Amino acid sequence: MEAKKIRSTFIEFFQSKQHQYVPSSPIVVKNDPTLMFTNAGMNQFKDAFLGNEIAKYSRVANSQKCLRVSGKHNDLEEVGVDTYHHTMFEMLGNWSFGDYFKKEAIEWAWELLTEVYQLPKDRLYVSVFQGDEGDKLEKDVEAAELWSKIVPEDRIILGSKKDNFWEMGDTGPCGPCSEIHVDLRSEAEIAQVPGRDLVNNDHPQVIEIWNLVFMQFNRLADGSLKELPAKHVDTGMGFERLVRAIQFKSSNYDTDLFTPFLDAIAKKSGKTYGLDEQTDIAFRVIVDHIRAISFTIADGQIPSNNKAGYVIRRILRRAVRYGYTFLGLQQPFLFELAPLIATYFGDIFPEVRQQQEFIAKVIMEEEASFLRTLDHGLKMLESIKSELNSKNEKVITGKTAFELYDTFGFPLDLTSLIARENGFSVDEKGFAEEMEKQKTRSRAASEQETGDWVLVNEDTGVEFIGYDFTEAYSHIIKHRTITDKKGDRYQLVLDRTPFYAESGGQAGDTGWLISDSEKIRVIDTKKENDLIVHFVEKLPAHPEVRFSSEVDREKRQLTMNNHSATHLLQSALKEVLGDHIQQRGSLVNENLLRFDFSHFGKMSEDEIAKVEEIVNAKVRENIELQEQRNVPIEEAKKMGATALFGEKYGDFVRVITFQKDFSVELCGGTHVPFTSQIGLFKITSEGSISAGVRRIEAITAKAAANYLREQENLVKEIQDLLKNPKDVKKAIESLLQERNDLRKEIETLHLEKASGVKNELLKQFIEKDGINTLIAQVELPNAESLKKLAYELKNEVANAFVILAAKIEDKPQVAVILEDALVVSKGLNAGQIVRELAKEIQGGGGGQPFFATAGGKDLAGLEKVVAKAKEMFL
RNA sequence: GGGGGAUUAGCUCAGUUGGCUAGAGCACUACGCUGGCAGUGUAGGGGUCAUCGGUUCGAAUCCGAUAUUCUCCA
Repeated sequence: MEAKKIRSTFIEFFQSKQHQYVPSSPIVVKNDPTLMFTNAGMNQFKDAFLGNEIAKYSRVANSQKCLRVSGKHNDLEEVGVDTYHHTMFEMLGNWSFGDYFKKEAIEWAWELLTEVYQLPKDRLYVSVFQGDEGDKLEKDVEAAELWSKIVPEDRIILGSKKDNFWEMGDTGPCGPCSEIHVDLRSEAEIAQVPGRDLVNNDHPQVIEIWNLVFMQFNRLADGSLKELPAKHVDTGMGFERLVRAIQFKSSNYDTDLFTPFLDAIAKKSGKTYGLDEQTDIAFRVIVDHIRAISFTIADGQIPSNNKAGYVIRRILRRAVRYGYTFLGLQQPFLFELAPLIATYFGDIFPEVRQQQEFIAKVIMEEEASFLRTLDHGLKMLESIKSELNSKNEKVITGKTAFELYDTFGFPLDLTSLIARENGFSVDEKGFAEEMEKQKTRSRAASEQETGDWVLVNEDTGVEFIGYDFTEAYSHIIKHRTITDKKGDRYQLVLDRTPFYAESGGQAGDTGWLISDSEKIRVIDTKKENDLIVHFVEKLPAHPEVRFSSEVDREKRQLTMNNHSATHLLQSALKEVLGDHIQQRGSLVNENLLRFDFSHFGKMSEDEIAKVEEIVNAKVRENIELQEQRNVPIEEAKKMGATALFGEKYGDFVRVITFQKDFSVELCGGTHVPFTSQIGLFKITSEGSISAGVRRIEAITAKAAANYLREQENLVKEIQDLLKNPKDVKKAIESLLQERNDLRKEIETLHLEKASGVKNELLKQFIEKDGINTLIAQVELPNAESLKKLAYELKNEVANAFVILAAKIEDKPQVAVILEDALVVSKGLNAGQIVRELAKEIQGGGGGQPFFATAGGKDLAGLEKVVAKAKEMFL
């Protein structure tokens, strides 16, 4: 059975059991400070399990894109070494929210695996929670009994809390789980060691494929367990492993999920997969990583130098590194795999097909940039090698290797490899020590302590009323304190709030919380999952009373102008540049708007002007805002509403329309009632932020008017300075031309003057012992001309020895120059001489043996310098 | 958020402990030669050494701040 068919069969199977199919949520997580990437199928249902939200469907099934780059086996550096762990993988899952429980979950799982997929029953093992004394938990008898009806006893294994009890976090929903393992070894191997001995033993051929979690408890803060009123089922099956089991391969990479990619790499590199362990690892690393990279870019995460973007960059670079070192791929090659991703995953995950070209472009640029980094590092390594050679040393210190890695991004494994090839070694222990130091430093800097929420009023849920009101009466539900190096910060949650929390690029509201006795400043408002968190300057002394919450209206108003303008801008860009324009990011606050979008190439001045004009025309048209809340997502899409890749939308969305054939967007932000309120729209900059992504910054309303006035004033001031010429540009051009001409003229004059001085000086040379000596006092405009004069005298007179005492801008300076040959033959040293003479002007100096200069403080000393020099050398 | 680098000609970069008239290669201009594969010879133009401040007789070079950018860690 083909992988595609296996996936669709899973979904159809659960649909036949009344499950609702929901699409995968984005692989990149937003609005959750604790998580960067989706790492399990249940992520998008977290709120349902926590009870923050009522599940829309009681039965759900899907295939979720996941990314794991840390953990026991999924440590990035481990992926590819074995044949069954991945960075990006798909998790098939079925869920019950307070609906069916263990019986159905177990029976359906067994039915699907053995009857639909036809996996041999004698290759499957199941595990059941054995109980835990510490938690006073009994064995999961219910699950054990259900299994024993369909599976022989000797294939049921009891597991400890570590393997068979699942918890979401330190607190929250949890429960026992049952895992299904499959034995994929050959008959001969099975005859030697029974499969049940290898379950949960890290055997590469005896692997877990499905985990059924039965959530029946809630873990409280004190560590105790409480039975949940509504019980849930959460299952997760690794798709790649399932495909491998059904296709009966010894490696995930031998399934049709990966073979097309392996073939493409083989063709590109001329190497064959399956011949050599080292190149095989490189093959696996590349075909694994290209998936992770493509999917995250499709969901809007571009490689960058911090956070999630940095993770992607590291994954991409690891793939490039393996290709570079073991497959001889020294030109960008990963990007050529993007079309294959589109072919093989475009049906289930349309975003990778729609953005195929963009993904390839981003990858290619990133590859090219890393190859440049490598090149740079190779050069540095070259010079390190020659330095070691000159000192006759054979070890590259940990510090040096770490510097290469830390500062220049040159990977340790490459340093080691090249070192070995050249008969050097690397002190890897020293490297690890340096790395540890770096980690400790970072940790210390980012240490923060998040206090527990303190409940002050009954938790009745949070109501956001900011679309309709900017002030309200509110009660504080809970508050907490966050402590880090910079001190304490305070957060609180209100039962009803007009404060808009930062999201969709729109900055969070600021304002005040006012009670009879207190007035508290709200500095910022942010979302944490679906919770609206207010950041306040201090905690109220009486948090339980009623507060009047007031949003800073002017700031909100200015922000709204910019947000609505952003919508108009997006539509205008599409009109001018084409339909390929996709939002890649946006920032809207009271000062400006910033809009990042996919577009290849710089916008011309004309295009920018056109876009500005369209937006301003729409502003003048005074279009009325059409705001629709709770529109079913399908209907919104039919309306042609613009949605974002990588954004998680619920089933009901808010649609913001400014003229239904111009701008229709899914948006949670606040907007102006009529576009004329925006006043004026002005683009202030257009530039690139990464491959294929452009950024526009713009301002509106008063800020735009001020900006234009400033520009106008500037031109006026320039005109004034130039005495109001007809054509300012021409006036400046001729001014610049004139300046350049004058500059050259001055230079020539200086030269002429200097040559006059020079001619005079040439007459004053005195010959003694075959040396032509000149000792003189001169006056020159700058140090440069003194140097020049000295060199010229030396060049024009054979065996010259020149000492010049110069007055330069009212400061004394001495220059000594002599024919190179005299340094050796007569033992003369300009540096020494100039130092000796400089004593007379209270200064010091130095230089090379044949030319040296000195400066000082005592102008009157110049005559003494001349006298002293004559005494010494004549 | 923290650490470490970088910023020198249009581009890619040298520039050893402060003093080598700030250099190379490519690109550019002019002239000459030339039947290709980066054609070649000669001459030439082009630099506020990121910005601001400090130390010094003297700073591309040392110190501090700012900006931009790369990189590693969290």
